[in-house]
Amino acid sequence: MSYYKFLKETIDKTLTLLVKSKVIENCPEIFKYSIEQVPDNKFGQLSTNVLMINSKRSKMKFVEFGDIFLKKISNLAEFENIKIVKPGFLNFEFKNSFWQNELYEMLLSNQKIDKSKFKKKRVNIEFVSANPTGLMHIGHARGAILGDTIANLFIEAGYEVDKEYYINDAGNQIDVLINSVIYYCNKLSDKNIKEPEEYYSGKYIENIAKNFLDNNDVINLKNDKRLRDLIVENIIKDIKIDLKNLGVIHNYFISEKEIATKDNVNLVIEKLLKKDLAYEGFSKKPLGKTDDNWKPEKQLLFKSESIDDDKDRTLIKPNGDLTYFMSDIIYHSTKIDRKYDLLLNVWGIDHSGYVKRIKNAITSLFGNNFEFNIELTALVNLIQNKKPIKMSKRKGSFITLREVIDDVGKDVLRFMMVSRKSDKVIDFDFDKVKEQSKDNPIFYVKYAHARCCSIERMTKSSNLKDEEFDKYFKYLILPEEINLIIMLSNYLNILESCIVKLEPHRLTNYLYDLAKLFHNYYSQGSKDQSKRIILDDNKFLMFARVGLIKVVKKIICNGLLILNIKAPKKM
RNA sequence: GCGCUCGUAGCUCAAUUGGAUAGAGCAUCUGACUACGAAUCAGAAGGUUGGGAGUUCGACUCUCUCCGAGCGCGCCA
Repeated sequence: MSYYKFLKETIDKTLTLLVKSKVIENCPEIFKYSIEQVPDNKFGQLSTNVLMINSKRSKMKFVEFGDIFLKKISNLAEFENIKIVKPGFLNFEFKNSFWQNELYEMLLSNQKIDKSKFKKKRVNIEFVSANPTGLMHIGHARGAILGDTIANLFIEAGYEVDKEYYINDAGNQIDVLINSVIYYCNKLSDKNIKEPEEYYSGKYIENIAKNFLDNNDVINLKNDKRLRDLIVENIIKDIKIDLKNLGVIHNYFISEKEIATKDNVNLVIEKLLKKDLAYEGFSKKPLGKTDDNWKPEKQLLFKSESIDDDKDRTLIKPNGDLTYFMSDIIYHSTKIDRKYDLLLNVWGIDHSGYVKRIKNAITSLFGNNFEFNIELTALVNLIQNKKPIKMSKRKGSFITLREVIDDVGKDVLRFMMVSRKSDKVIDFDFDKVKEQSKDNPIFYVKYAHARCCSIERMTKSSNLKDEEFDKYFKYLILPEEINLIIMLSNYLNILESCIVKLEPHRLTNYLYDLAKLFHNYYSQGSKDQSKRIILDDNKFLMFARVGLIKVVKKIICNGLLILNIKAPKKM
C-alpha cells in the first residue's frame, strides 16, 4: 500500500475515533489536511498539518490535543518514529521494511494513477488554432505542446479526450492572404507593380504564389474560385506537417467557413435575442485606437457592457459579415451540441482581453452545465548568442517553428515548452537547450534513463523476473536508497497534481529531481566501492540495487511517455 | 485612461493549492578523476520573495495600495 494511502487511512480512522469520543466536533473540514514529504528529511520523512488545522476544533490546548492524537496512532508497527515538531506538524518516519515493501509493489505495478479519484469526463481541448496565413512560430509550439501534454494527462486520468483545431478560414485575413498571393503572382511578370496596403509578405507566401503559377494555367486569378481553397489547404497541410513533427495529432480540424452557415448564424441570433442578450444599435467608439474615419453605424450588438465589459461588442458588422466574436460563439455552440463535460481552450496571452467576453457570452447563452476553461500561454523569446532574436515578418527576420524543430529536435522542444508554468515567459536559448550536460534538464533526465538501461545490460538483470526481487529488497538500507524509494513513491501524487492544476511543469521538474537523486546515488560508488551497484562479491545486494534501478527506469520512462519524449536505451 | 498577466539569489527557474531554516541549475570560490558511463560528484558563498499595509497560529502564495515590465482595450483575428 502506498505511504499516502496508508497515512490517509490511518489518520482518517484516528479522527473518526476522536469525533466519536467527542474530542473534536464533526465536520468535513477536519479531513482536509495535507500529507507531504519533508524536505531533505530534516524532520522525518513525511509530515501532516492535521493537528494544526484541527486543534481549534477540539476544546483543548494544542499540546493536549496533540498528545491524545499521538497516543492513538503511535502503536502501529509500520512506524519507526512519530513526533510533533514546531510549529505543530505531525511527522512520521517509516521502518525500512515499509519502504522496501513499497518498492516491491512499485516494481510489480504499472504506475497508473487511481482513476477512481477522477470523475470520468468527456473533454474537448482546443489548441493551436493558428490562422492559416503562414507557417507557425515558436509561440504556437508552446500552445501546441501544452495542449497536447494536458490531453495526455487527461487520458491518464481516464477522461475521454477530443483534441481540436479551429481553422479561421473565413475572415477578412484570408482575403488579405489571397490578395498577397495574387500580388506575388503578378509581381513575377511585372516587377514594378505596387505593393498592396495590407498584405502578408515573405518568402513563404512568395513560394505559394510560384507553386500556384507552376501548377495552374490561370489567367484571371481573382475569378478562380479554386484559388482560395487551394491556398488555405496548402498552408494547413504545412501546419499539419509541423504539428506531426512535434508529435501533436488533433482528432478534429474544424473549419470556420463550414460551421458559419446561414442556419447556424440564424440559430444563434435567435437564441441571443430570445435571451435578450443582443440588439440592433450603434456601437461606442473604439476605446484604444483613435480612428478619425470612425462613424457610428447600425449593427447587431452583444449586451456585454452590463456584464463587466467596457462596451457592447459587435456581433454582425454593418456589411453583414460576422465578427470573430460571433463566429467564435457559433463555434462554441457546436462544441456544446457535442455534449462535453469540459471545454478547455489553450490560447496565447495576446487573447487575454478576450477571455472574459467569450466566457460571459458562452455561459449567459448556454448556461453552465459544463466547465469552460481557458488556459493562456505567455510569450516565448528566442535567444541566440545571449541576445533575443527580434522577430519581424516584414523585415524577413522571422524564424519559423520548422527551423527551430530542425535545429533542436522535437524532444527538446516538448520538454522545454512544458517545463515552465504557462503564465511565465520562456527564454528559449538555442545554445543552452542543445547542451549535453546537466545544465540541460532534458539531457540529464534522458541520461539517467540510459544509465539505468546500461546497468541492466551489464548485470543481465533482465533475466530476473520482477517477482523474484521480493527476497532481495531487505538489503536496501542506505539512507540514499530509502530516499530514492520515497521519491519514487511520490510519482503518482505528482501526476495527480499535474492533472488537477493543468500544470505539466510539475512532472518535468519531478523527473529532473528524480534523475538528480539517482545520479547522485550512482556516483557514490566512485568514492565508496561498497556503494556500487554492480558488486561481484555480494550478489544479493546487487540484485536489490538493480531492482531499485529498474523502478527508477520505469518511472522515468513512464513520465517521458506522458510527455511524448523518447527514453533512450543508449546515448 | 481602463483591463489581464508577471516581478523570487548576479543569470534561468522551483516552492506539493496557506506550512517548517524560501529550494535547484548556471556563473563564482574550495576539493575529488588509470572512471560500475566524470556527459560527473562533494562542499562554500549568494535572499528584506519589487516597496508598504492588512488577514492568519503561519504569507512567495490571499486582500488593499504604490512602483516596474509585458499583453490587450476594432466593424482585425
